[in-house]
Amino acid sequence: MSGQAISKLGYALLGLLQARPASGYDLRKIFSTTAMTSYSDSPGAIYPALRRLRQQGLIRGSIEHGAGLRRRQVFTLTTEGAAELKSWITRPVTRAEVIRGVDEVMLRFAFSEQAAGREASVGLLKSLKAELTLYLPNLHQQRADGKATMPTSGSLALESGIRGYETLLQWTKDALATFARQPYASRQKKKGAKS
Amino acid sequence: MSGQAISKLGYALLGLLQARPASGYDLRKIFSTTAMTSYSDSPGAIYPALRRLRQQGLIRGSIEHGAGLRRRQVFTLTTEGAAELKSWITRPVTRAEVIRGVDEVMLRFAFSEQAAGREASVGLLKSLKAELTLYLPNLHQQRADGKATMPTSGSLALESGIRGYETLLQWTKDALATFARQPYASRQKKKGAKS
DNA sequence: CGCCCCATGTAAGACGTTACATGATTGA
DNA sequence: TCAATCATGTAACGTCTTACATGGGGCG
Repeated sequence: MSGQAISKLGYALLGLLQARPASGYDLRKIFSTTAMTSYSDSPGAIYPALRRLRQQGLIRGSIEHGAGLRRRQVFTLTTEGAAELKSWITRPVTRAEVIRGVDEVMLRFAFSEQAAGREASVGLLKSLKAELTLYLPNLHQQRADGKATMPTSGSLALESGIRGYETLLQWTKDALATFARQPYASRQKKKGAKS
Repeated sequence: MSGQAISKLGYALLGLLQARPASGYDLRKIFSTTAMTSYSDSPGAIYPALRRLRQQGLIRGSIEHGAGLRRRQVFTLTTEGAAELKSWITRPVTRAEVIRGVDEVMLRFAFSEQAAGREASVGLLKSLKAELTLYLPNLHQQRADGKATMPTSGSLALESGIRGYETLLQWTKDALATFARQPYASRQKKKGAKS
């Protein structure tokens, strides 16, 4: 399958297109107006990214002429695209990901329910929880080690990071509880339809 | 003057060199072993970055031959480098910075005390606190708006972001209290150190 | 008519990643 | 002597940023 690496922006696009077909312009507006403002809404990033995804066979574009507007290309996930998205979502959370910043993990989680089903969401949460539980003692150790040598602002900065991870760990527990509370009534259908 | 933009890695290097002179290799080790592991320790990033800083006159390198080791270039901040670092640190915190992820703000804060004095640390904290206080209601609004349309995992992801910012806001308050508790002194001296 | 919004795209440049290259010194 | 570690660097490549380009449609 597409051996090429896909950028974070690429996965964000796949995830959004999985929710509903959209044009490049629509996607830009999502990035610029919703909580996903951390992703670039610049055309110089999005249009090339869409082209790459299309060349990899992960999305398909169809040109609309409706309503006399300018040509407008609406993209949809292919079955391969859906599979790639699912594989990305269900990857276990690694230490490197946690260190680099959890935003990619959160992106995966945000799409997980619709794209890979509730079990995938729960799996991701468990994986994140496990990794955080292993990583936090490490940070506490560093705080203890550096206490003598670091200036006040330096150790406070470290403290901020620790608190952030602790909050995140608590959140994973609460989120797991949320899923446990909900009976799995609204079960997403997970098997790809034939096209 | 150095009108050129400086990357986050560049500022991280300036901040570390402000604390003590170091070689490229030393800096790589700091990135790969301490809590600053979120920055790249690859030579392909660090050596070019150091060269750019040198070309901009922000650091100066001197070659050491001591102890029969291979040539080793130790870098130091110039006065211009120190000024640039200070100007970066004392910039007010913007909304864009908060959205993009607070790691650059935390980097500024971590260096603030040594590089720009305690007043700068307090200033940064106040600026961050103000920006967070303005931004959080915005996120709460988005959560309320999206409650109906978002899947469980999506709204939980947003919830995680909100909690993260709330934790950060609480941290700024605690950090300000920490500075307020400590008697004013331009230089931080640990109680063990003699003056 | 002029201006702004929709909608798509390209071009130049900067930066980071990965992989490779080089060479000296230390220790098994 | 051979491997590992110290120490510095380059080259190819991909991606993002910024800025610019294009063109139709609605509106005052």
